[in-house]
Amino acid sequence: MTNIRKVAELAGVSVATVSRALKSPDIVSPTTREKVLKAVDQAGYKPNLMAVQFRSQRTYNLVVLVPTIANTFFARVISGIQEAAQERGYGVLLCNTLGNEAMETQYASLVSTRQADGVIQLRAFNPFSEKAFPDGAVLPMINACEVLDDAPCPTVKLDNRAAAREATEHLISLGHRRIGMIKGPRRSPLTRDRQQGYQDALSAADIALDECLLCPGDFTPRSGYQSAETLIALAERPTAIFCESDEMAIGAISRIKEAGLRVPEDISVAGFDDIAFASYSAPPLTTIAQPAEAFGREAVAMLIEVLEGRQVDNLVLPYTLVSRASTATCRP
Amino acid sequence: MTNIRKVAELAGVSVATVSRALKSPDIVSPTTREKVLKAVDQAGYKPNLMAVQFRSQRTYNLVVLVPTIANTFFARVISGIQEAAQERGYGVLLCNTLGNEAMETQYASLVSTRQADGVIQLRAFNPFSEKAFPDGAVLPMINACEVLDDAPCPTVKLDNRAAAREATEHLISLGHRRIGMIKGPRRSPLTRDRQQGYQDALSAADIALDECLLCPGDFTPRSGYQSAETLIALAERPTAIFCESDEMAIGAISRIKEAGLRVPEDISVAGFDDIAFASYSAPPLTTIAQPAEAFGREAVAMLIEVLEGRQVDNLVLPYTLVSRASTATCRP
DNA sequence: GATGGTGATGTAACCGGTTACATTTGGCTT
DNA sequence: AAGCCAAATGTAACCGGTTACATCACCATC
Repeated sequence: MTNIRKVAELAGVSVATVSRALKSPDIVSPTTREKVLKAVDQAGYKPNLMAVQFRSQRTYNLVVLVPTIANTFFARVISGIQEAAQERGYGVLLCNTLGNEAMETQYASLVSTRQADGVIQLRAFNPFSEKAFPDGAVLPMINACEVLDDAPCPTVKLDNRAAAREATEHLISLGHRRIGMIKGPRRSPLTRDRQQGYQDALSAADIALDECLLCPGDFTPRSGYQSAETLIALAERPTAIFCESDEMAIGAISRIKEAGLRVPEDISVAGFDDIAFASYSAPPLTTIAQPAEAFGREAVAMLIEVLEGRQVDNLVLPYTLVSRASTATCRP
Repeated sequence: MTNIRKVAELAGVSVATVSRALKSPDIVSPTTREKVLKAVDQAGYKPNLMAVQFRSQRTYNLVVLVPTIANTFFARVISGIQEAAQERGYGVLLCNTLGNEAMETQYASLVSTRQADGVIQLRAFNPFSEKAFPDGAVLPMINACEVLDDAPCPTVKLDNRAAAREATEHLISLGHRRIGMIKGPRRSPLTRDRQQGYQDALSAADIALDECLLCPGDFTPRSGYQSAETLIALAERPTAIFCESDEMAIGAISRIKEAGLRVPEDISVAGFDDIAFASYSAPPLTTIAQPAEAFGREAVAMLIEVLEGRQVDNLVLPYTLVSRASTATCRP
């Protein structure tokens, strides 16, 4: 293996000079620089970055804690993270946690064992553990997408309450008054905020909340399918359903059609996220578009700010209501 | 920052003893071990893994080169990789290459600069560059899913030709004789093999190949949508379409319905991959199921074998034809 | 009692860069 | 010619573990 000492020998200079010729070319004489570069080329020298990292105590790796990559929305966020990290010379250590808190804590400790410099957490959980940082050091972290109320770190999120309200108002404006909702995981702040927005819209339109219309879900198509089954079996069937994710909306539509009902003629369906398939579902999905890649890019930018010791402010990204064919005027 | 020397001081032993007490507890006396563990606990000592890695010249990181995480199939493969790597104490450095060869080569060089131990490449391209390994060293790599014919490394793949043949035979057995095909990227061996399988089935059934029925695609829903447009506009319209990915099949179905045609009554559609949405599309998709997670798991297992200097054989994983509602008997 | 062996522990080199500090060189001023 | 300063380069410590080798204590054997 070629190392800096071999190059130094080859060029007839000291290792320090080689290091300087490569890192700060302006402080060595042109002649020496030339000699060194020739030797580097001849030896096929590549600096051992493990040594560089070890010396500088920076890994230039970021840990990303993601509940499931299989979720299309998160896949887009990760694309954004990867792109931004790469541009800034950072690597991305991917950790699929399946929402397992022990695993999240374990992965976060990659930072305390110096395998990574910081963490981007895409779920509302603080993976900090006193055992990992007994000296009370703070875990450099950004919480994105699904955000803790009392996050111990900077956050990037959407105004989920306002977005859900807008989606629900869209359905109300089409004449719907009996609107089902398929929710996200029970303890997620996302679920709570979106349900709040749903209720805000109902209140504003003087529609009483009917608990029967609130169904559980976990963002997967399967859960959307199952909850739609419950909703269409109700004595007084809803004329519209607002789903907290597109994946659940697609599952719901599948079940509605299986029951011989039509979307949107019999039941309108709205989703959340605007994943790639939203445009290609049958019918194309009305949904709230989230800037998924931007979440990733911003989280990386913020984390690097934190790593470099600067202050950063929380960020709220914009959403858009995208109206497609899965919602239509209520025809009772 | 606590390091091994602090712990040694605290325990009143040498650094070597601390190291041994932690790594090979059986070669230090029970009394000393006790003392060391107490000191470790008291100091909140966590070994600096950068130092360990630097010393051992192993990073315990694997690079994964993936064309797009946004592709649901790859997301599943990555889940498998992540899970298997984690179990074996390896981290996963994710690289979204967008099929850019320069980027793939650059990321593969993470190995030559010692930021990772090996590479899992999910695309048919050899990212080896002489510049990265001037001494002629071999890049520890596994090529999975989309595999080079002359791969310079072990491979894990599907028998794509046989799978495509089986899918096409399924359509033929339903009475279809005019079967369109929406292909993958032009230069991919996947595309070539699947087209071969398609032609094998046609030949066996004495159906002449009609070049008009072969349409380009790139595995995205959008390309499926566009190519379906071409196919349904043909003077002699196909009664069935075989798509080389589920994502394209979903795009194709969307376009077919937009044209006022029904699936499968007017046109049967079959896909490839069996992504999660395949069961929830309208109608549910007939497709070839690939063991996506297994690709990831096997690739990791093989790469670690290679890293540990053992020989490994190429692997071919099994597929299954899953028959759902998007294909039906041909009714001309 | 001397010798040898074994188990436990200490000492210090080592991995491959970076960089503070020391040294050398050369040009310029007085 | 002596003195001084700046630029260029060399020397060696350092990051934090691991481990080959040295050392030491202790016991068994002859």
